Amino acid sequence: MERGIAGGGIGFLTSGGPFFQSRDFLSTLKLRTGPTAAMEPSSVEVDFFSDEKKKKRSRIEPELDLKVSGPGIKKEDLTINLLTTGNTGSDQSTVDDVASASEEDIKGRSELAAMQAELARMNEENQRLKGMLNQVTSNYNALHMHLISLMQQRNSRNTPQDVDEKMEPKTEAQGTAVVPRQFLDLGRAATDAAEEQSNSSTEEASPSRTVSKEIAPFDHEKSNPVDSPDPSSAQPDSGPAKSGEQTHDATMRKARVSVRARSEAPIIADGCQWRKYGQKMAKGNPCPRAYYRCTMASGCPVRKQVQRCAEDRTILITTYEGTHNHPLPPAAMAMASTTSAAASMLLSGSMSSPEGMMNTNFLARTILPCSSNMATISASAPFPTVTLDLTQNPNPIQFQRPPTQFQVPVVPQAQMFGQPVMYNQSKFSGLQMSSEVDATSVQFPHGKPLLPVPGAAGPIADTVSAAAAAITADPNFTMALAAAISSIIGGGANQQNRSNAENNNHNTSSGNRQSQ
DNA sequence: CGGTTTTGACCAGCGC
DNA sequence: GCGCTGGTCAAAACCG
Repeated sequence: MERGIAGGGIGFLTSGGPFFQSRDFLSTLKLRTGPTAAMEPSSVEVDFFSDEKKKKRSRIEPELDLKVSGPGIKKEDLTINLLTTGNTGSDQSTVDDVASASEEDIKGRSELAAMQAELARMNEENQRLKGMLNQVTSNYNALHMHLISLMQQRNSRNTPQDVDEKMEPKTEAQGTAVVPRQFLDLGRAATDAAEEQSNSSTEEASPSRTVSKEIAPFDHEKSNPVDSPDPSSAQPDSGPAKSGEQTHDATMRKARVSVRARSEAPIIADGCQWRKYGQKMAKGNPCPRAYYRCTMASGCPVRKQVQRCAEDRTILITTYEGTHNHPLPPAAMAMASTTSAAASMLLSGSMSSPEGMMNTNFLARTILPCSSNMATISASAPFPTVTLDLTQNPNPIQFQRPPTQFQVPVVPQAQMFGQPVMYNQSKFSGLQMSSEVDATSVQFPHGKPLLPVPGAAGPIADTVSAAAAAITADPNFTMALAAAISSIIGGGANQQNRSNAENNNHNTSSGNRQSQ
């Protein structure tokens, strides 16, 4: 995991299967959990930055613990032992030697027994953790299968008799799938969106959209009239009643993720290629707003707006919208996952009501109760927006917000993992101390360099380094990690489904919008 | 020459 | 209906 932390974040959110990642993580957890450490997360020491360190620990630590704190074994014993064995020049009788040797042997055996006991205990602990992981895995799989079966069920439910036949089980399934979804789909919105979109290409009229759209806000925009100049291609067979509902939903769920960061550069480099397609003077801001669209693939629906803050022009506000429909480089995937995760958190609750917003608020606080106030969710129309404020310290004084917004702590690791690049001069405010750090290596509080980052040269490395530093600069990092697990659980499917989406979006998106 | 940026025009939504 | 604003388009200019 030298990629580690960079990796830690990027990998969690964007690459690999979720359970592979989480197993990795949990095994790390176990390895770093001392024999006396309780299992509560707050006391678990986590180091997923370095495999090397982890391996060392796994090899050495139990030994140390056994010798020092193992039952029946004391340091004095060891000392006596050493002195005894070292007394080879003594002129004691052979009987004494034999007695000494047997005493040593006894002690050695007791030590061995203690070590074995400790080993057994750790194995037991390991098994327990495996069990927990398996349970989580199976729960997730069950829910995922529920969701898929629900979607398939609804896809095939075009005839009324099907509705009657399946209504009851469907409702039952919803009860199990929809409710927990709020806690599981963190980071999966884009995934499910992609999945949904691929399905929707053949089942636009399916009522399932009302359900799946709750989890899949982003990619629907691609097929929405908003982004598609040709509504007929976007909504080929939508009925009148449905179109009204969809328009409402599209408006309510056109989520955006806004990133505030200090940067002297005109834009933040997030690993993607962007093409500027417009610039406007926005009301109330002397600085123009620039419009960019992703050009890494033709037909990619992702856009971003870049504007300097009117109050503080060193602050660059970048607003992302949409989900990429093509493979991304790691740094770009980081941002994509970040925005997806943030947006999915934003949208994981029902966004059509204040209660929904409060649910989101609750969710955020539940996941990360002690996170810093770096994110806000704007309930103001027209689009729900998550604002990730990277201009503040980890525990900042609350940034001033319009009264229409209320503060919600959101998964900071997601922000940080994905946060790119303050190009050159820029940096995270919480990390400004890291500006003098070598771009390819960031020193963490425990003094361990956690990079180099793949492709470390250049702004991406800066980004990841800064992000990584930001992560560890947060005293609540461990708690953030807990939130990361949530992302992991959904993130792998994200990856998997994203690739599905890539295949499907090449069909849908390219038709939706004629790239200029 | 192909891709990107610039910039004025155009369009849609919204409030009055 | 009108004006304002945000967002997009597209031709021209620019750049490597």
